[in-house]
Amino acid sequence: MSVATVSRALRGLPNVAESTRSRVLEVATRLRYEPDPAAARLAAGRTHTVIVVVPHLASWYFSTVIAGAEAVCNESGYEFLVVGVGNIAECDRLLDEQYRIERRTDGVVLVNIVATDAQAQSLRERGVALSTVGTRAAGCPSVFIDDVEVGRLAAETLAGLGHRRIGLISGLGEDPLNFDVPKRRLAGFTIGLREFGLSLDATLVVGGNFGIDGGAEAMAHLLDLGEPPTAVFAMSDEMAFGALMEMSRRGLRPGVDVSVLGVDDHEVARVLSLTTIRQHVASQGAAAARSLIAVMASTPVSLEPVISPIELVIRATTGPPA
Amino acid sequence: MSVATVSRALRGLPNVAESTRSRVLEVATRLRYEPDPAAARLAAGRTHTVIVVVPHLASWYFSTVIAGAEAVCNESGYEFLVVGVGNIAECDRLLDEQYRIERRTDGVVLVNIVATDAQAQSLRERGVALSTVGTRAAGCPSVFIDDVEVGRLAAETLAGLGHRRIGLISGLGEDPLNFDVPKRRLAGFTIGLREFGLSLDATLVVGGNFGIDGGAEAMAHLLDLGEPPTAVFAMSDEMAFGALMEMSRRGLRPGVDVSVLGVDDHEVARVLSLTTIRQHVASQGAAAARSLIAVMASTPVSLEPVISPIELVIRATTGPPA
DNA sequence: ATGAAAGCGCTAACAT
DNA sequence: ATGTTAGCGCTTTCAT
Repeated sequence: MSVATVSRALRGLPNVAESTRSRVLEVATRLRYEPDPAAARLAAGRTHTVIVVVPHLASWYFSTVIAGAEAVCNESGYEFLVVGVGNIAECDRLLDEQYRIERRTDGVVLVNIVATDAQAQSLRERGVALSTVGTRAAGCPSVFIDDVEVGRLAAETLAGLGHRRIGLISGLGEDPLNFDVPKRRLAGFTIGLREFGLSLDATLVVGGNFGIDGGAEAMAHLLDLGEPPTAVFAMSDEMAFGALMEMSRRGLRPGVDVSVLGVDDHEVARVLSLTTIRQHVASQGAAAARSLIAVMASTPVSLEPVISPIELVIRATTGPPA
Repeated sequence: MSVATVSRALRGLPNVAESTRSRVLEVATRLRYEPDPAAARLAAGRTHTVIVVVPHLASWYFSTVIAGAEAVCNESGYEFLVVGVGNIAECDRLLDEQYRIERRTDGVVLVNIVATDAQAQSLRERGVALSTVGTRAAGCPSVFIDDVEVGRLAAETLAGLGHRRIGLISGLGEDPLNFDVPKRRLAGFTIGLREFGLSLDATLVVGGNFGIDGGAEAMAHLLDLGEPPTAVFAMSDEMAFGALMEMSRRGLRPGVDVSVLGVDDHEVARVLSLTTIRQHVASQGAAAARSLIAVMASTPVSLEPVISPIELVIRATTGPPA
């Protein structure tokens, strides 16, 4: 039997007699044979590899997206490469110097990373499939939440409780990476305020960098204001955690002295009884991976963005103003 | 100029004239040339890839180890593959069916995964370097903390505050994966108790599965006891979070009604004012990656395990018994 | 349905 | 110090 037949049999191609295929499969199992991936990709030009690009590897949001995507890739037999781009320079380097990745991967999942149309198109031209989580990019499947609605719902929730001075801990910080999300949540927040006849008070908007410390510092700033807010919307649970930490440092009671509302439903949110706007992070990662695999397999895929649902989870850190 | 010279120049091999090398480098940059990794690994037999194996991708501990290792690998130009093995069956499959990974990677980092001597040796024979975090494996570099000391320090801390009935939320659960760490911490805990003339009360030992829910359930069980403990040592911060959640559900005050002590110094620990035994997780991941890279480069590496330091961080969830 | 053979783009051994 | 050449182990035409 020739190598070609074996190759065909193993890969499930047509034009192989069933009897031949089963014989090949049987022997392959017995011999523990498995094709050399490097040789396969050299000959076929496909790497069977997915690269996931995230801004920070250790944060809850990103590691959860990764977990969702990894499960799908592993199951589908794709190798799963992770790249962390700490800052926007690294990120642009990755997206611009595509000759460095085009031979390493068949597809890229961008998580909360903004790619220009040119970058997205250039990837496509080089035969690299693309899929995004948290942002959208030209001509590729994407999954994200309605961030405008997140902001609006936050404002509605807090203003609905009677709050009039509502602080905002935004993600805008030094790091301009993934600056899109905060912008959209801010826009929605403003809309939500308007529904209650309120308008955004720029002095109550503080950058928080999406981390615990950033949230704490932002909260400290807000509480030091002459007229501090009675409620605070943090654009992520981790920043909300920081806000809560700062409050406990000052002996303030969440939901009583100051209300705090987060976004994500981080697994620790319920420990802190944090009221939050839940999103389903792992399933977004999984969805992105599935879309990507479909694109790589040339299966028709909807380029309509998938809007992942959000839901308000009311716990104990929100209440009417004192 | 021949391809061989170019190859040598690009890879920094000796026997290339400086003038030649710089000319090659200049042209390569201009042409954005970069060697095809698949062809290189097919010809040279080296993949320039590292695989990190973790039991759960989304938990804080593992994603932090991953972040530490990824930074080192990326910097050293190694591709960074992540594999999650949800249960012991998958894990054994990975370690036993090595023919499936030997052509995909030059090295494996095992994070809190126990490999038998046979598995470790077999990997080495197949030319796959090995390095471990959290456990040790035969004949390869490893980094971990002194888990016996962790247990002992925990007992000392709580008994030293005057506690006599000390509960233990262990990691032993349904999942027998990484069963080594809980065992060692338990041993140390017993030793520590003995230093205070106490002995381990088996009714106060509950399995917690290393997650928040597991910790909460374990705490519920302990608090429902006829004589509940006045202090609880949780073998991870995440389980301690669960314990705190259960306490707050019952209106119990941490550090006053019941003391809680964790392990890790998870980034959220300070938000909850959790007293904990800190370990440096990212640096362990980085150290393991560095050792692995050294082994792959045939640099002499110490096989003496690196004992990563731990330190008690006293916050507010511990205090003398009521 | 199967086989033969030509590469894929490198690296490494050998020759110069 | 540089060039020549034989593969690495597959996939894929093309022929049968």
